[in-house]
Amino acid sequence: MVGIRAQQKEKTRRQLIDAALTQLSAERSFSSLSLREVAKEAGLAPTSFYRHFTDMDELGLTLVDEAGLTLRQLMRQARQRIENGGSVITTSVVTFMEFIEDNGNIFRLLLRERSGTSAAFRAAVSREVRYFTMELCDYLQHANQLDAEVAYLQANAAVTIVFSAGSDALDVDKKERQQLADRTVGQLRIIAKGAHDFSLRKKKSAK
Amino acid sequence: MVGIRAQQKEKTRRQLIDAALTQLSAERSFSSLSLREVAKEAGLAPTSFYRHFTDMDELGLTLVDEAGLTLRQLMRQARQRIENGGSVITTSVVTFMEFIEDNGNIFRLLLRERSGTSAAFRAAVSREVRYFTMELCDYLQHANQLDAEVAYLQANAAVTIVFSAGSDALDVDKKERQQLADRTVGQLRIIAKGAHDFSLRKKKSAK
DNA sequence: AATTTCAGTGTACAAGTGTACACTGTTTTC
DNA sequence: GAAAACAGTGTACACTTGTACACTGAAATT
Repeated sequence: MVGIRAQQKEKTRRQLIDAALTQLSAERSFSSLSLREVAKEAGLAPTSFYRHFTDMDELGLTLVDEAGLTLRQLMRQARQRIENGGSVITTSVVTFMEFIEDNGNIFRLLLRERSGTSAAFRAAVSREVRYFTMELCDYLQHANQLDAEVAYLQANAAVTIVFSAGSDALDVDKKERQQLADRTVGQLRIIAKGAHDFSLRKKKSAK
Repeated sequence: MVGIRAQQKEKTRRQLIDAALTQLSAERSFSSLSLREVAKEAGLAPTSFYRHFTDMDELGLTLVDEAGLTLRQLMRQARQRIENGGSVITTSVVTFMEFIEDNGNIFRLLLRERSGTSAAFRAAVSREVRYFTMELCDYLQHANQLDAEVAYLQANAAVTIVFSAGSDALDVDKKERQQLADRTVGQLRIIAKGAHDFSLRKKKSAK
């Protein structure tokens, strides 16, 4: 049983998180948000903020976790679509581009904090990206029978390329975004082809 | 003939630029710098700042230009080293990693403003990166006789991979940086191999 | 030599920041 | 049912911010 008090507290905590997410945009980074602004948007007195987070950094790390969660949902969705048929590469890119469109501000948060001024933030983001990469690495290794090292190189490169394309996609219109998606698919194919060759060569020379 | 006055003005302008660069670090982004801080570091009264830049944004764009310049020096250096013998890929990666070590803060500036809150900044950075990519694209097309489209895909992917590795390199020690460099070389080879195959296939099917 | 230009100064102010502190009223605990 | 815990409030304070404005003195122009 959760007390009515704990329930209410969780609700206001949620309001703070949502308030921060609402205020994020192309023109507004998390680091430019003030405690007072967030509290105001959440309909709280500034000092109430402290009942939930010790400072803005703690809120920020919570947001990064939230973003990681969204990223995992994305993966699940992509996997499901692939199972229902269709090219792995194209389906993945299309799904990712949809994610960018629907969750632009969450993605922006990850991009920005990845190279931000807080070591803790950078570590948190890089943890999420690493998780993403490892999932892909496993998949490549089993589905394509790749050498473990080559699979990692490919997974890491693919994630980098896709994230970078996502970053570019944030700033362009729908038509250009399509071109971007096509370009990304082409690049992933090149990488897949190269990785396949390298893997074969490695296995041969091992004999 | 430049008057003694114009000379002095240029000198203080330079002081402002250097003051900003000095204050940039892993913990301090350009957007977190205040006009007053920069002026103070340059040994000026806050209001004197306005004699040189209308606001901090203008200073920032100047810094991005400066960073672009440094990037071009980097390219020139890499080309020179390649001419003097050695693998193209390895030499390029090693040169880039040296650049990161010597110009960490300038590189951080580019990384951060690439996904920053100012559209003008993002445009400026993406212009510099595009220039970098185009140079590489030309080189690949001529040196490796690649199909134009494939060469672009490769150049773009390579730059993305190298920049991303540079970003990671900022946060790790020398030993890990070496691993990072090795990984990057491996990825660039995979991409080169894949691009080569795709280019051949395309030329064949064109006949 | 007289006049104008202008880089740099110092003061002043309104706006916004984080947070310490004392408080209120409801929920929880005993 | 009395006492304690605690989410949320309102006031207050010391700082920092950008920039408007009136100024000074040396360089440039006439």
